[in-house]
Amino acid sequence: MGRVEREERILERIRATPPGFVRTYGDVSPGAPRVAGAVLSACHDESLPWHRIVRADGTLAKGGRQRALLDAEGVPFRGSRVDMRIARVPDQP
DNA sequence: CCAGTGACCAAGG
DNA sequence: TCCTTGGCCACTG
Repeated sequence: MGRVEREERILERIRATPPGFVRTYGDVSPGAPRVAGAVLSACHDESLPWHRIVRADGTLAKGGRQRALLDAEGVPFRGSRVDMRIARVPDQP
C-alpha cells in the first residue's frame, strides 16, 4: 500500500466520525497512531472534523480550541478529558 | 543503513 | 491521577 492510500483510509475514518462522538488516533490508524497525528497536522482541510480525534485516555492534543468545538457538539467530558465510555465510537459493530 | 522525530499507547509506580 | 518507560510505526535527512 502506498503512502497516499494509507492517508486516505485514515481521513475516511475521521470523516466517518459523527458529531457528538470521538475516535482515538489508534482507532483511525491502527498500529501506527502517530501517523494519524502527522496526517492531521499536515491537512488544513476545514471540512475535516479533526477535533473529534482525541488521545486514547480522552485528553486533547489541541487544547482549548478543540475543547470548545467538542463542547459545542455536546461531547461529554469528565473534568478536562472526554468521557470515552460514552463518546467513543465503537469500531467493532 | 542509521538516527531523530511525532496532534501516540499501555503498563507501572 | 500524574509521571516515566519502553515500544510502536512511518517519514525524513
